[in-house]
Formats: sequence, structure tokens, C-alpha cells
Amino acid sequence: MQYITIKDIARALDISVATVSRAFNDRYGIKKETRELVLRKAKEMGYRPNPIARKLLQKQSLNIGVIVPEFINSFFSEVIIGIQEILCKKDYQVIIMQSNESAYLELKNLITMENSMVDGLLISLSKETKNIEALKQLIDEGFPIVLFNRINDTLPVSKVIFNDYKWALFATEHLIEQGYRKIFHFAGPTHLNLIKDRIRGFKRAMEKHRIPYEKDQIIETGILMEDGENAMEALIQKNDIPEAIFATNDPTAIGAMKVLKKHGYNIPNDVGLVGFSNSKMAEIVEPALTSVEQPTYKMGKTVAELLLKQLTSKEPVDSKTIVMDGRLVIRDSSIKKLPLELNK
Amino acid sequence: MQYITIKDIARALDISVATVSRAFNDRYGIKKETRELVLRKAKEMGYRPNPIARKLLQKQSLNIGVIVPEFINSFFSEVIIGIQEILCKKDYQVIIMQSNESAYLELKNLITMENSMVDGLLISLSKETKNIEALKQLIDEGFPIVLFNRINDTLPVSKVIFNDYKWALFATEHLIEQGYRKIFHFAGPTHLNLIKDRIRGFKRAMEKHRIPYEKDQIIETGILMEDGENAMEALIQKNDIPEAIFATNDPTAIGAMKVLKKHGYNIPNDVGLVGFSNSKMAEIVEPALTSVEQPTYKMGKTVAELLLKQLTSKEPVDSKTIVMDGRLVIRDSSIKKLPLELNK
DNA sequence: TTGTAGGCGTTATCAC
DNA sequence: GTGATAACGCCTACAA
Repeated sequence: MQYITIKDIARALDISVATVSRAFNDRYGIKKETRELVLRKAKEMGYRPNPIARKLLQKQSLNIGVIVPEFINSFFSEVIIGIQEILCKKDYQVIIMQSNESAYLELKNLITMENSMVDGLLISLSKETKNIEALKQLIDEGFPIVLFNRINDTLPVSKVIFNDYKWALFATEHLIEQGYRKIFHFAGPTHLNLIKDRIRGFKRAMEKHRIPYEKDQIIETGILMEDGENAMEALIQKNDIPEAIFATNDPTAIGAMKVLKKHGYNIPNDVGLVGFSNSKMAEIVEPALTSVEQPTYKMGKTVAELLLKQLTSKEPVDSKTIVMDGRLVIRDSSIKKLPLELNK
Repeated sequence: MQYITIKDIARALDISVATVSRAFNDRYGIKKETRELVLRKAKEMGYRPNPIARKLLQKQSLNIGVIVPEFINSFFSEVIIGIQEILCKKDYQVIIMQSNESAYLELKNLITMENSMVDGLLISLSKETKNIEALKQLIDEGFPIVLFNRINDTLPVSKVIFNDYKWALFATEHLIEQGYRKIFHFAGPTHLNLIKDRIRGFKRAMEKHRIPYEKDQIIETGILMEDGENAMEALIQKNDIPEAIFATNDPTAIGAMKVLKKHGYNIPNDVGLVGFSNSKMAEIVEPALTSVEQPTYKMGKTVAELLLKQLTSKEPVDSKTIVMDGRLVIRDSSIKKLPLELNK
């Protein structure tokens, strides 16, 4: 591949490279005819500006790094689409890396990104991440970073999160309103903020409705389907069957559903179920799973816009935290059938 | 962010930039002590080489573009993980773009990639793509491209595909072996090679087992769950109920399943079902869906390796087509229950 | 309005 | 073994 440069154009037209350069940039300071001449010739020769040269000069890579735990599940894929939507328009390129939920890989990604001179970073922490020193240092150096979804409260940067507390509260309240009382919460890794918030929401709902609950009704399960299966299996072994479960995400809810069905329990009549994230799977399982929908795409756009603001404004931008709202998608898994319907 | 350059190091040590540069590159041609001195100082000053300057000099961006129809469903996400696995190790960065199954957007992505001077391109065509002129031209110019999964036969480049014919044949044969005779095929957009191959496989299986079938047992449905729903709904309206359906992917199979169940049909006893791609959803629906598993991750790695070979070898590399194998994951949706079991 | 020249950070080719 | 210096492709003072 031989690329045409402004030198080639300059030579072809017997003018200086400066003039050619001006034709593309300076809207003034160049004679209209020259400008048009250059532009025509450039098109004819198939010239395309070399972005790398420009990047070297402007000291920016126009690359933004995105580090997410994974993008197999649609949650992060959808966020990424939102991110790209905004950044591509501004000629940024998005480099996506997965931490695979590993703190080690996350750090490695971080370093790779740093070395590759990305202009900014959008990060959702792995479930393992506890040590945030490297991140903190980067932030302290003034490197533009926005955290989203899986954040760490103590880091002084802009953040975009979901109102996990509120929607965990609503989700639990929904179960209460359906008449369920002995409600369990399958929680994820409790050192994550968003998991803590969901637990808080669960507790608040129970307290608000004056429903007593035991500590062990909140079970730390992990975030995979198997985790939900295992937790449910353990409860069944103990013969400690909940009336309903509010699970911290869809996979664990579906895992629980699987095991419950296997053991002959009817959902929603014996056990009600609510998940979180409203994945594609929630629509497909039977009964369809009630779940909290999160504005993934919009979250992506918001994160990107926040970073963009930091990147473009010359003065340091105050970091702020944007809290996004969702909605509860109510499906069969949490709506007790009336006796009438049952008889059908 | 102020970056340290080799100039800074040179100045600090009162030596020339050439020597500093050599310390990082030439393993010889520099005194050991000087080398160590430079390395130590560099570390101390927090020096990191500027990849952009290097790229400018070597005339390569170390960026690889990947264009896929979407990455919400896990198929392409998994392929991308394989791609990254290989390319990141070789210091390439991967730029991912989605065509959203739109030929227009695909072309736009292609142009963006071209302008951003990626060193190579990995492409899976959108379902709409018919006009391949732009791609053809790029290939003719010698631009390194590898196609995968959704390919176009006529383009003279390396390709990585799945053995759709064989596994469509096996999938259909599996249904035949289970005793199903009136088997329908829900096909996707028939101008895609992989869809054609799956249709061929279906036909071959039927012919091999001397099962007569009508043309309208092959239905072009699209690739979404709704497409499967609509096609099934239409069949039910016509009261033309298949004994089994081999669907071109999991979503359409699951769409059909949904509608069949709604109308009171038992799967697998009234209607057998087989999908394609073995998505997460296949495990979760009820009954679990028999589906053809494709080696997505390995496909990604293979595609990337093929491109890498082109990128590194100096002589033009012969383009070849690699055909990958999978397996049929047999689940409940296609295994007729014996009367004994039915009585339970 | 146009051209000359210097520089972005690196590597490579010469001399010395 | 080391140091000037010229690239890579582009932009931008400054001079003409």
C-alpha cells in the first residue's frame, strides 16, 4: 500500500507543501482557486491525510480505552455501543479490553492502555478489583477517566451509575405487593458498590413494609447461573424454601429457577422470582422473568459524553456522578396466578 | 499529561538521543554500562516510548479493524475475543465496528477504517451486503483482508468459515433418526453463503434418507426471534404443522418454540426442534434446544492468525479458505420421549 | 497569498 | 561505541 502525501500533491502541482496543507486546513489565507486546485488534485490522486502524522503533531492519539469485565453478556456490549456512538462521531477510536473479571488482567489492560497513549479511559471494574492504587495514581496525574457501573466510591473521578438502591427497593417491594413475605436476596460480591446498594435496597423495602427477615436471607452467591443454582440447591437441602427471591442479576435468578423447577416447585405460585438487568434470557425462560431494566445504551452515551467534556474543556472539569434510572419489567415469574386461572 | 521523551533522557544524561534510542533497541552496538545507565534513568524518569512516533516512522498503525454485523449476540463477541487474544499479543490494537446488518453502515465503517489507516481488516458481512465493489477494490489494491463466517465466495481473499453444509446435514439427519419425517427448514437470508450451505445440507439429508419434501418446507424467515415466531404463526394459520423444524439459528428456533408452546404443541413430541449456534439461550429455554455448536473462539484466533501471516510475510500469501468443524449438542427439544417416560 | 523552515518523537544511516 | 543528522507526514510561525 503506497499512500499519497501532501508532498506528492505539492510536487504534482509545483507548489509548496505548506500551501497544500493550508488548502485542507486554513479556511482563509489561501486563494480560492489554489484551494480548489489542490482539493481537486488531491481527490484525483486519492490523497488521504495520514492520521498518525497528525496525532504526533497534536500530541493526542484520538484513542479512548474501554475496560470492561466482559462483553459476552449483552449488558456491556450495549453500553459499548452507546460509547462508540458518541466517540466515533468525534473521530475517536475505541479500544476495548476485557478484564475477564480478573484484577490482574485489569491492571495489565490498564498498563497497556497507558503505554499505547490513549487520550482517556472508560472503566467498569472487575468483580475482583480491590486494589485501586494504579488507577488512583493515574487519576491523580490528571489522566481523564470516567468510571461506570462497577465503580469505586473513593476515586475522585466522574462516574455514571445506575440507581441500584432504588430499583432493588422497587423490585423487592413488587414482590411484597404480590403477597410474598419470606423473601430472600441472592447477592453478588459484596465489595462491589452496586451490590451493596442492591442489598441496601432490599433491606429498606423489607423494613419499610415491616417484614422481619433473618441475616441469612441475604446470600452472597456470585454472579453466574451456576452460582444461582448452587445457592438454590443448598437452600433446598436445608429445606429452607423462600417464598420469593430477588436475585442480583438474571443469570443467578435463572439458575435458581432451573433448580426450583427441577425440584417440582411452581414459579410464581410456590416461589416468586425477580432478576436484574433484563437480559434477553429473561424473556425466554419459562415463566418469563421479571427483571429490572437498565438503560445500557444511554449509560454508554452518558459515560462517553462525560469523558468528552473532560477531553475538550481546557479548565479542569469537576467530577460528578450521574445516577441513571430504569424500570421494572414485570413478567410471569413474580405474578401469582389467581386460583381461577390455576384451574384452567 | 506531560510525556517524557528520549530527548529528555539524553539531556539528563548529557548523551545523544541516538544512544538513548539504541539502549532500547540495538541489543549490541552500545556499551553495556551505557545501556544500563540509560535504562535506569528512563525508568526513574518514567519514560515510555511514544507509539505514535514509532508508527509514523514504520508506516504502520498497528491497528486492525474488525467489522461485524453486531456484537450483542454472543457469537461475534466470542469471535472477537479470539481475535483479540492473538492480535494483542503481537501489539496490535483492535478497532471494532458494527454494521448493524446494514450495507450502508458497513461501507461507512470500511471507509472510516481505511482512512484511519488500519493495517488490516477482518470482516463478517452484513446480511444486507450485496454490493461488494468497494471491498473488491481494496482487496485488488493488495490491502490485507480476511473474511469470516459471513463471506462472499467471489472475493479473492483468505476466509474462515464454518462447515455449515455438513452440520446442517447432521442436524437434519439427527431429526430424521429421531423418527421425524415432515421436517421444515427455517432459513435466513438466502443470498448469504452460509445460509445457502445450510439449505444444501438440509436438502442433502432429506434426499439421502429418501424423504420427499416440498419446496415450501424451506421457508426464508430472517434471523430474529420474531422471524421465527411469524413463520411459525403463519404455518399454524395454514394448519400446516411440521413434525420437526431445523432452524438456521437459535433465535428463530426459539421463536418457533414460543409460538408452538403457546398453541399447545408439545416439544419434542409433537414437533422436534433444532437450532444453530448453540447460544446461551439454547440451554435455558424449555425444553432445552438442540443446537449446532460453532467454535467461535477458535474461529477468531484462526482469522487473526491468517491476517497476521499476511501482515508479516513479505511475499504475497496465497489466500486460502479454512473450514471449521463443530458439534451437535443434543438436548431435549429433539429427543422424542418414549411412551414410558410420557406416562410418568 | 505563498514559501521556507522547524518541530512532533522515533529510528536509521552515516561519520567519527 | 557514540554522536550528528535526516527522515516519517503533517502543521504553523515567520518571512517574503
